[in-house]
Amino acid sequence: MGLSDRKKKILAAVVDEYIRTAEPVGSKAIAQSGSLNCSSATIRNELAELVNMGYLEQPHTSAGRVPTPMGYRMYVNELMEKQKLSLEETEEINRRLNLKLQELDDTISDVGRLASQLTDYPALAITAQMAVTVKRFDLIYVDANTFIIVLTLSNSTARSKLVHLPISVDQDLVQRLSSLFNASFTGITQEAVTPVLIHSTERAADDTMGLTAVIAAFVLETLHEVSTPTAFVTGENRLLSQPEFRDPDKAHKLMSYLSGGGHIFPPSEGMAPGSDEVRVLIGPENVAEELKDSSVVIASYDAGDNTRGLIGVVGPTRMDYSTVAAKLSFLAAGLSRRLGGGEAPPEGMHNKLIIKGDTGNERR
Amino acid sequence: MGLSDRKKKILAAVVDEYIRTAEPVGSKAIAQSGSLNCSSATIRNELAELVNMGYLEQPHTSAGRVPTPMGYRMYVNELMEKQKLSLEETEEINRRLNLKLQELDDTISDVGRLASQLTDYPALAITAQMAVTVKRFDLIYVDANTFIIVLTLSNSTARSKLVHLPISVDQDLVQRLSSLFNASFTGITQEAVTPVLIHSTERAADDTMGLTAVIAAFVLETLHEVSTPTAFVTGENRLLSQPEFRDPDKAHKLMSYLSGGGHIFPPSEGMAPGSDEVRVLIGPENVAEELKDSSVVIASYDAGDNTRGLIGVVGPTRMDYSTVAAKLSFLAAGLSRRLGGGEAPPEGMHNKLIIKGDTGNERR
DNA sequence: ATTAGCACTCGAAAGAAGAGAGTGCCAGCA
DNA sequence: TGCTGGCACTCTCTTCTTTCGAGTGCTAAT
Repeated sequence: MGLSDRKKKILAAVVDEYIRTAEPVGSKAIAQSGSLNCSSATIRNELAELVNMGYLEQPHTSAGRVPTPMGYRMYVNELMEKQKLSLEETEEINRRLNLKLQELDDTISDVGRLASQLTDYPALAITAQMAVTVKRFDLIYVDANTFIIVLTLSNSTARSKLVHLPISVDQDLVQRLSSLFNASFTGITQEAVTPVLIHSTERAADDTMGLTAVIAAFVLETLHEVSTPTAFVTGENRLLSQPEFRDPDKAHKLMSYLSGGGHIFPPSEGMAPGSDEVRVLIGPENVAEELKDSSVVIASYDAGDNTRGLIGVVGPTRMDYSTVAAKLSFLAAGLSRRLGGGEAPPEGMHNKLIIKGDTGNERR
Repeated sequence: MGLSDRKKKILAAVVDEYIRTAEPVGSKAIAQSGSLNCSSATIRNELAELVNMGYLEQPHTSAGRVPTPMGYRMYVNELMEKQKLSLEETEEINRRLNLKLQELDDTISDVGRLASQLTDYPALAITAQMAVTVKRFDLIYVDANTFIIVLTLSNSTARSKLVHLPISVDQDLVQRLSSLFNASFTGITQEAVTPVLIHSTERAADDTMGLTAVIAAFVLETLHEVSTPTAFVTGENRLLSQPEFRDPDKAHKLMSYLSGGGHIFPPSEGMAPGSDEVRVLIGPENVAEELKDSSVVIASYDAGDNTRGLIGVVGPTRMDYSTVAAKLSFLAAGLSRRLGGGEAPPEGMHNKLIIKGDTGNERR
């Protein structure tokens, strides 16, 4: 059942005002805020109905109205006017985007930082990796007790590990293992690294010292680590400037949840490919208990290498959805433009780079 | 002028108790807390004198006493008993240290996280790099509009950058530049990259397209970035569990200062080489305005590659100095043992690794 | 249907009173 | 001289009460 036009206007006014002031808004305030040509009494009646319908609620009998999650949902879906960013804002974002991307090719946590600064809410950035495989395998013999495993991954990064052994191994074995792993562990996903495969490799290499197991463990560990999307949270402290988090306990709870890199996003029901989609999760719509009275706004972008990145912002349900959505959307679009595209440049670059030997040059 | 033995005992008792409870401590509490065989009246007299001498202060006339920064200083320097960690605690630290260091060779931010978890205070981790130079120089030609700069640095990491040009360059020029840079830009520090040097290289390479400048800029930028110690802050949210930060504004101020990776440590008057030294900065002893009523405990460790790392913890002046110092000291020692030493293994590893081509495998 | 008016409700802010913790000081005792 | 018990005093913190006012719901009039 639809809302009357006037109810919509009133609801929008309540949400707008509440977002602005964080105080329950009364009938008088709405009546005066123009755009409605009727008295506060009329508005009171409408408000009462909106409360009945579940879009608003009253903290107590003689207070103004506050939007319910359902009210916010209606606001986000139909009511709010899509905010246009000012020229200055878009320029600012582009400028910083260029800056960031120049110095650190693809470091997702910096994208988060940027989002947080732009919106003044805590932000999270995660890259939802596709299934990653090992593309190339190197074992570097250092000395009798030391060798290095280098994995070049399908997502155009490399991982390495120094292995220190209590016993001596000869260079031959290392060489053998290197070829064998290169032959049978490349191109396969985490799940395909089975005990059977490991065991057969071990026998083929004539490895009596358990090196195979060590290497395989590293492969598994790495694949797991890389395919598990990890979230970077930045700007948690910005929560503290929100009135709803003046209670340190509340703030603390949410902040430590965030710091834990909590599983904020809904069981990644893959965001639509179009990078301008912005998703809003309001209060109880969040799965995590800790987020039940916060809201999350997420945008998705094409991060190249067949990877989509997610970038989001967390705040109180009384969040400035319209501005935040606009900013995130613009940011995501900018990122897609710069990082993604699947054309030659980034792809080619990384390949070359790997072939030549070097990759990731940042620290975590 | 020294403090009488009894005064010392009393001061220690006040600090201990205040650290424990965060409440001003009264004469009665001290009298009862054993170890002093005198009445509260006597203690009151002593307390009054300690206030006069500047070691203690009273929030108001009829409240207990609270240590001043000077009082804490005395406590830290002479009074506090060096805490011994329990076997469990040391084992816990070692266990996690092993765990961490296994997966991520030398990632300093994780060390910070560990410190924060152990102490339950926000922690910072920085590596104070020695002067870094470029050890080796590669230019990789990708296509006419694209090449990659790869710098292998003296601190055993590599940095790379993809350069996209609006104009076409031929492979020869890239090759020429590669050799030239390799010849004249290696082994020199940031300061030695002068305009003169850049200009002469440009002429030598017969570069009319400004590539030299681009590359040189990247060298400078990278050297700068690497030699500038950057701080990683973790666990800011733990501040919120401290009673002194129940005021959101206070908390917010400090937290955003910390998040800014603030220049927390004193103008690195290089910590003593011995890795068990732990330095304590109490309240106003800190240079940063924002830290004037917080304390910082820092330990230094040998991070290998001629690098010393600093690891520190921030908290209210009412900080559990003794436990924190013990934990940090133990942690730093453990890190030194594992990372440092200057012996073959780690050093050798990194060299080999670079020669073979790969390095840093983490993201920031 | 809309509006003006009015009595009513309920939270927040302001004020008042009481309790309690801790002090300073004095007088007596070793 | 140094320590102790005692006592009056101070000052904050808590609790209770009161007041104030914003905002409501309802009713009667337009």
